[in-house]
Amino acid sequence: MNIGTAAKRSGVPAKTIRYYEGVGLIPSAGRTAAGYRVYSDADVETLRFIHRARSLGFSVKEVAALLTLWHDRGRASADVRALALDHVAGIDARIAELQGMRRTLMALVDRCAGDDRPDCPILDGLAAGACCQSGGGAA
Amino acid sequence: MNIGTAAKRSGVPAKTIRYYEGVGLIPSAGRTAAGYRVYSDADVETLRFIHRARSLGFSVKEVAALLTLWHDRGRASADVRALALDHVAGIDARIAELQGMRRTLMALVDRCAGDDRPDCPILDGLAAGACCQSGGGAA
DNA sequence: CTTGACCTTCCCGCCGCTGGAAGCCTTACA
DNA sequence: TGTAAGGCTTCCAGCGGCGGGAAGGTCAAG
Repeated sequence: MNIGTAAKRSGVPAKTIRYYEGVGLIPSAGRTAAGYRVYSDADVETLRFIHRARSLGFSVKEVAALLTLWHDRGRASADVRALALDHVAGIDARIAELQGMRRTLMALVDRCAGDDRPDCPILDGLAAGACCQSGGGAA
Repeated sequence: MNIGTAAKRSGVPAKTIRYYEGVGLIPSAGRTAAGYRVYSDADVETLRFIHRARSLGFSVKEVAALLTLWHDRGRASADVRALALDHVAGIDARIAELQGMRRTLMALVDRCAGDDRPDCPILDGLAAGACCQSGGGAA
């Protein structure tokens, strides 16, 4: 099948498939005489794997590692698990950071009247240091 | 003061200050005869404001809007509040997305033995569709 | 034989910096 | 007065992960 069909079936846009080939995440696809890329059902499965891994937040580099493990029949599931847990730790860190921002922001928002007067604790907080010094904020 | 001093006092790296000037977030600094940028205490305050806003996750564009409101004595605090709440909504969306990823990932991790055998529900899940179809995952 | 959809390559832009090269300026010290 | 170190200047390139769009080749249907 052509790249457009592979794109539709895998959920990965054609441009992204070419990009993945360019950065070496997937091997170079075969070509027709006219130069069109050709894909098999197995290729589509790989693209779906990639798509799912990406949607779980794995970086392209991590996906490459996952693909290697996937294709390695002698892998240890501990390696996969460790990779996944590392990634979860990264997610947790980002969640914590975002929650810290949210907390600080909401504390300011709650003190802001939100009317047509100019007095604004949000701006005051940004001006006077409401994120990193007092309250033990994020980052 | 020179850019290095302003950087130290504001917490914004010199390169980033130049970048902010380049993209128009801050006005062009004055210069000495030799071409060195010159900053006042007020400029450092502005940089600190920017630094805090950025650390709360506001984009540079949003920070520009905040700065405009900050300098506008006739502003309505409702406008600032709305901007902040919009941003909180974005943060909430990102948190929800990350939590969705986390949930899906941990569900797979929990089923993985994590030993030296190759059987791995994580890889199986990625191969068979564990993120968007079943379970109602994120994104 | 034409039309329109598809494919190809290529390069630029996004965001928010960060690093580095090449070169000028300033300051401290001998 | 010389010189060495550190600061400053500009410009260019790259990170991740694509997306947009131009210029051109190909293919299937009418």
